[in-house]
Amino acid sequence: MNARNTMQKEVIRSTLCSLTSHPTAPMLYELIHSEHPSISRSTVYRVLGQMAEEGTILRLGVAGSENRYDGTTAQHSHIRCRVCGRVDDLPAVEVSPVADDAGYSIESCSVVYSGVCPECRAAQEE
Amino acid sequence: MNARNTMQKEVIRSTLCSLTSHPTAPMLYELIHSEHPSISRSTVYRVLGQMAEEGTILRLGVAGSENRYDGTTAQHSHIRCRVCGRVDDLPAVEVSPVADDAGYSIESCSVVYSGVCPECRAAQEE
DNA sequence: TTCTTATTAGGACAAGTTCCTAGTTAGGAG
DNA sequence: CTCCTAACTAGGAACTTGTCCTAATAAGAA
Repeated sequence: MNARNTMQKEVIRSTLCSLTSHPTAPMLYELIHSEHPSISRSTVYRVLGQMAEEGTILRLGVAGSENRYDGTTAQHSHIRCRVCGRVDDLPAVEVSPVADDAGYSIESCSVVYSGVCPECRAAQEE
Repeated sequence: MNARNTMQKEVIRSTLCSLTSHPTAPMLYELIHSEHPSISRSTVYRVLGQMAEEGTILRLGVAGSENRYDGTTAQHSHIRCRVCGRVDDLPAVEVSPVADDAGYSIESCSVVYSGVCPECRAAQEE
């Protein structure tokens, strides 16, 4: 049950890491598929899922019905534009410990801000 | 362009507010539809979207391909079970101010924890 | 090289959500 | 109270996102 190194995995990993945006799976698939037409949709989804599972990349549940992926796993927070949906990085913030864990075993914590990005703000003010 | 008060909006709003869970749109639709068979799916989705837009209710982008809604807009955080997907409330936590806002105008901030709920933990340990 | 088995392509399928249209109705004007 | 109009709705089609299945392929150990 040893993982194998395949061309597909390498393409998916390097494509994601080359982006500073936080693409959704369909975005990433479009990009990859346009350069490597032979790579299938199911492979992109499966590999993204695997990498998120093993912690190589980050899967962001930010908002809407979209999964976004992040190639950098270092601790940081995110901000999502309420208007255009784009997601940017923000530096890590400190979160005070929770008083009550409701019986859960807490494994991770994500902080997502919501606001309006510079471009959408400029577009609104004219 | 004035909003109108309709029976449908009232049913949707009160049904959501009567729940302490954080239903997804399909869950809410099922519940509403079972009691008011004439209310259509598109109305539920449209009204939920409108209310989230105007801030009457909260739309949680937690993870997975699911939108969950929260009838209480008071400040609090959420925790989502990695295994079963259920979402519970946690008390509000303090978040240190961001050093850099990336040019955004920040409007809100949500803190979502991930972990395993008591039930799923018990199920795992047998 | 050979063999085992993880992986893949491709498409079917499923779930969640949005869009479209004809018909309905809230609520202000008369 | 009645009329009128634009906001709203029901119903379903269409679309998007994500998962599952199967036969074919290929990584990597022997």
